[in-house]
Amino acid sequence: MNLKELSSILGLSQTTVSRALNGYPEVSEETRDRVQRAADRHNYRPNTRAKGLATGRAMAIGHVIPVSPRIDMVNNPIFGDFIAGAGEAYSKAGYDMVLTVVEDDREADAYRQIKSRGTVDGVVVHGPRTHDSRITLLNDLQIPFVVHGRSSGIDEPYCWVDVNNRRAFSRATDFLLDLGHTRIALINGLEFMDFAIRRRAGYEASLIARGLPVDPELLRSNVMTELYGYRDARALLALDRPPTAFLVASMICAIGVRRAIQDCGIRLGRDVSVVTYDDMLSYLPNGDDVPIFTASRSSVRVAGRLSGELLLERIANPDAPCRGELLEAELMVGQSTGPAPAS
Amino acid sequence: MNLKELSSILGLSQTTVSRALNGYPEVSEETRDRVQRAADRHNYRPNTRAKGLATGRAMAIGHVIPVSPRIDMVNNPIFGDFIAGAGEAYSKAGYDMVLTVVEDDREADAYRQIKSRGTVDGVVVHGPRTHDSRITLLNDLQIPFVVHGRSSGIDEPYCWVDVNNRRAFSRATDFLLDLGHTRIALINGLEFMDFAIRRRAGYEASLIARGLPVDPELLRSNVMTELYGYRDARALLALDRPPTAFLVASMICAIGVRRAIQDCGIRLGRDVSVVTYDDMLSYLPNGDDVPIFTASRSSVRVAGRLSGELLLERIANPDAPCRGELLEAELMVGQSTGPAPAS
DNA sequence: CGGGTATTCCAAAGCGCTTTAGTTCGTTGA
DNA sequence: TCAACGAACTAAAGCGCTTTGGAATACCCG
Repeated sequence: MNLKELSSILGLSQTTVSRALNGYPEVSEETRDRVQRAADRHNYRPNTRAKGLATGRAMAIGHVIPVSPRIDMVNNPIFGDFIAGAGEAYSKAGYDMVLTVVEDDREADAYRQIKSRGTVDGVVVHGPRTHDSRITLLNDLQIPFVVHGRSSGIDEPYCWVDVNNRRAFSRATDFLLDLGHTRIALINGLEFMDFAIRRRAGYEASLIARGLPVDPELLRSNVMTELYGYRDARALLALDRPPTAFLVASMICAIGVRRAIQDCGIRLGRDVSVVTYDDMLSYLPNGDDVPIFTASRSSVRVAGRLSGELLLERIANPDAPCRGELLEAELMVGQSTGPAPAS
Repeated sequence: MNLKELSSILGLSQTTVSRALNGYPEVSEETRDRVQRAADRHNYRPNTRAKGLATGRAMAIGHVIPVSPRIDMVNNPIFGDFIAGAGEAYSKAGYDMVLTVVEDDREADAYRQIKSRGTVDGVVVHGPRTHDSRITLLNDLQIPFVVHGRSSGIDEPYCWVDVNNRRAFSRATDFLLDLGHTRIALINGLEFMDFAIRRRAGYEASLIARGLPVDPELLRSNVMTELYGYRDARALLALDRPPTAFLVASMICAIGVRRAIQDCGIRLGRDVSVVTYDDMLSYLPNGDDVPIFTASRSSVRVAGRLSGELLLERIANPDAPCRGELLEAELMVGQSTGPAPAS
């Protein structure tokens, strides 16, 4: 069923039918009703491609997902929840979501293609690094975009949605310091990722504010898998002066840390404390009433929704100044922390 | 840069330029070269929508992701890896991937929309249940599709890619029985999901084959989160006659089971054995050389790639008979299993 | 009653591509 | 020498929609 057929059934021109369905005023309410009912009855929906061709808008948002051995965004456990949040925003506004999985060295080319092929009206940038070249590229290409996170070292304006990682980790560090811990390890994500840099900065700032040294021995940076959480924690616990507390980059990682602690025969929350970051993944809830881990938490799904909404707003209004949205993580005290053991 | 501009630069007709770029024989090799070079130089890429309109093909594959409080596919931790695999197949063939996040009671409508709006050439169906109505619907709508999994109780033919869940769980049960376990708990996924049914069938078949009863007390069925893994295991361990072994539906779930076991003060692999199912998620590797958990494993990423390839094949050749692809999981013995303790 | 003004509708152009149905021209065979 | 043919190219229709620039009708006012 297409517009031509529908309008001939109704005995109206395509113009009128199109206008009736798109809410233009040049058509009587009576006709509009009649058209609307006929459209429903015949299950008519305008062809996306034709509509896009005619309007110049794709009604779709792109997410370019770089994959590589080095860093694999789609493998990131937060991806599903972020997409769910963004998808919510899109479907409410009648937009589709287009994913492009691409080798990470061809990511720039993917954005150029997007521009020239016109498949989407805007893109969301995932996993920004410091000095992220994608931001400059997208600004040059004039593709509307929103970054999930920020990129230190980029001066030009851009829209973003981010968690206050620095403050979250500074707060968490303060919390552990207040419990009397002085040797606090940081099991961080890869430190070319912007969020990891900010987290480390927050951690260091809190230590320095109390006149404590930043011991490089206690800093680890790795992909955030269970396995690396385990390994890093094992290595840290084997030190001559092991840490009494851990600051961990993600729940998955923290699970590895927990395993390491148990393998060492010591007890979580008593012998050693752990504060983690919790993205509130739906399949990995941090306990129900009482959190298992003490954690800074902020819903990545909400971040996805906000990113989607911000991007749609930007597309509708490309000349408005760039906006950023800073979410605050909330510190939930759970069972994985306690006072520093007397040494 | 569009076809019209490019052809006027070249002093050729749009027809010739289009044919040159699409490899048609009615154009001399010399001209083809000239056109190709000009296209490269001017960074020309045909507009997807226009091409789609003209050819009737969207060059895109759809994934409809139902979300609801009840069951949330996108929340499923395997989603990211599956998508990565499928995306690989698509990008190799020049296809885009379109995700539609939709309330699960409007899923049927989403498929109808896909059909009438013509946004994609085919779809992948996620998380099939028994007697899944989507299969009939998609066959009726004549949308090419591939199911990730199967649906018991559906007679009509359809394409699918699935793991032999029944055999995987039967093998795992046999393995535990061989170790002398007789009280084996099954912590299963939700049993309206087809894969969960098959897993249970495999488990039951192995018990019955050795003349052992299926004790309903030992059967749990829930969403596969860490939390429910924990709860179910706690409840099972608190029974008068607790199980000596657990068969668990996923790594995430098994992590909860491990926590429960540790909370009870008993030791995994000695006092109690666990065999899990491992989708080989990239952020949750099951150890490196020695697996942490004994597990039936099969890569969901590979399943994604195969699903994508099968669907593209079907689109290219819609009249070929439907094919199914059955993957076998492999049993990796890790540290979480041992002989049944003498009782 | 004529002219201006809404109101409601329509014909046709145009979006950027593919593809059908030619056209042109040089070559070949009888 | 001329018809037939193939190679290489082109003009134009068409994909399904939106939107511009009218046209037709009804309405109001002086």
